Amino acid sequence: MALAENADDLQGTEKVFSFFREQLLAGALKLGDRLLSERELALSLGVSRPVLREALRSLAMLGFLDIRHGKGAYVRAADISVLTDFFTFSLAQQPDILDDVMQARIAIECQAIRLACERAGDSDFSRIGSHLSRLMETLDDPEAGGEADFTFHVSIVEAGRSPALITLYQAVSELLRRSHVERRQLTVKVPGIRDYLVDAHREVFLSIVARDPDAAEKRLREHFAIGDEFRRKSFIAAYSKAASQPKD
Amino acid sequence: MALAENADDLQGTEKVFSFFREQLLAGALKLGDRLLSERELALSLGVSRPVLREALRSLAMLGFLDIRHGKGAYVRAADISVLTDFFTFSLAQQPDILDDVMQARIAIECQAIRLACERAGDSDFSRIGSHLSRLMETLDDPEAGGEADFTFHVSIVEAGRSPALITLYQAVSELLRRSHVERRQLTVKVPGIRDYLVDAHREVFLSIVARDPDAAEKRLREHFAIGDEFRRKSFIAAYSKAASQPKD
DNA sequence: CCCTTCCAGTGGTATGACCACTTTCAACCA
DNA sequence: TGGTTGAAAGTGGTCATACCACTGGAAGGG
Repeated sequence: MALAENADDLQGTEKVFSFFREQLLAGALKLGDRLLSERELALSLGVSRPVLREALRSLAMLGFLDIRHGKGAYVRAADISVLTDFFTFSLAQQPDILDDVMQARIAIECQAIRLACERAGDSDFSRIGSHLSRLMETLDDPEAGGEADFTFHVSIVEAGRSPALITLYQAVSELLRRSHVERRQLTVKVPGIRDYLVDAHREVFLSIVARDPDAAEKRLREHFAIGDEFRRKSFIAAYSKAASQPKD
Repeated sequence: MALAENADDLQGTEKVFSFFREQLLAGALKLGDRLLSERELALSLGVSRPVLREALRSLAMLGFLDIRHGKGAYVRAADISVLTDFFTFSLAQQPDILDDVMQARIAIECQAIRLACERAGDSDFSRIGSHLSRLMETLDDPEAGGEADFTFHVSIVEAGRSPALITLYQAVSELLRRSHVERRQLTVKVPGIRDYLVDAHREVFLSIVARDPDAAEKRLREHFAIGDEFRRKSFIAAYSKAASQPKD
């Protein structure tokens, strides 16, 4: 009979996916394990080899399999680089999602900084500190400055020592890195921006060192809010200038 | 000659991917556009249909294509829902990460509840409220109670109206749903738990209605912390009882 | 005019064959 | 005896062809 051939009444591709989900959750497949050959797997799952290959390819694209020609397919720890590819594509399609991704960034950082206040060690402090120094040295260079700003925030998230938060942060980081630089280019000419940047970041840093979660989160939120404010001001300035000097 | 057949000297699958990357970034393929049929595409790209299908499947899994049986493949705006698949597989690989995922949950909810205070409308209020009522009705049933607890928190996140946060929450929620029920089963017998659950959730709800972000986040964090506390107590109780009454 | 039926086009699956790469090991030569 | 070589087996990579299942519209009948 055509139905209930193996165990699932699922058809085709979905059968393969559910098989892997089960195997992984049950622990039958561990990291580094080698899968059966495509021919054996297709036979045992009751699907054709092309169908099986479509599923394996998809899993490989998500980063869960490492398929090597002539050797076989191996279970791999999913790596985040897929997600950065994904976000890059999606940004090309709808640039307006960046604002919303910012909400995710704020969420992650605010929780991570609380954890950092509890968990960070001296090595974390010195790492964050060095990025802060770097940030102060590059105030006049939008590109290097944006990069330093970005790595400063990354080091805070890392100091939280939560794999889940770090993973999520990395997933959106490719977008954030670019936006850091763009923002710097926008706001570099706003009066008082240099002093503000130094003070804001230093206060955030000091709150972590003081191991005061409430203060740290509060400072960080203020930092984000004021950053928004500066960006609005720079837009206003740009448009005002455009009105009096229509061409560049 | 075998090489330089079309334009790229790439072979097979990679040729298909690079083709789509170019088409998408160049704007030749817009949202909602219908792709050529698999047979035509395969012919025009100089690859076989199975190979083309592997690539299309992978793109569909990443959310960039919507393939419909009998109709064709359409270019789709990739939403962030791929993250759900990603995290499902991801955590299947390392089940011990579940405690850490809780940090992600806290991060998302605390930011979402702040947004909810600004953005939520009457419909959101009534939805959250109804889930709160449901929660109060199911205090004695660990399963239904855990489910109600879960949906209450979901409705808060939805009220924040941030697609990125909602998606991330969905991604980790499949794990959390199970843990909600398990926790209820653990803590259902702890003295005072019923009153606490009602009060804590009601206060969180009222803070949202009052549109007070700081209070709402504070209550929510307390809720999480006290939940931890209750769980610890129940463990202590269970082990103490086990010492005096070794069986069951 | 509406409903039914059929058909062409599409994705979904299956089969079998062949190619390219990797590893192994046995045969061969020094 | 020891080292080198190359043949064979097993793997993923690709291809061609055929057929099935679903969709939608056109042609036919009521």
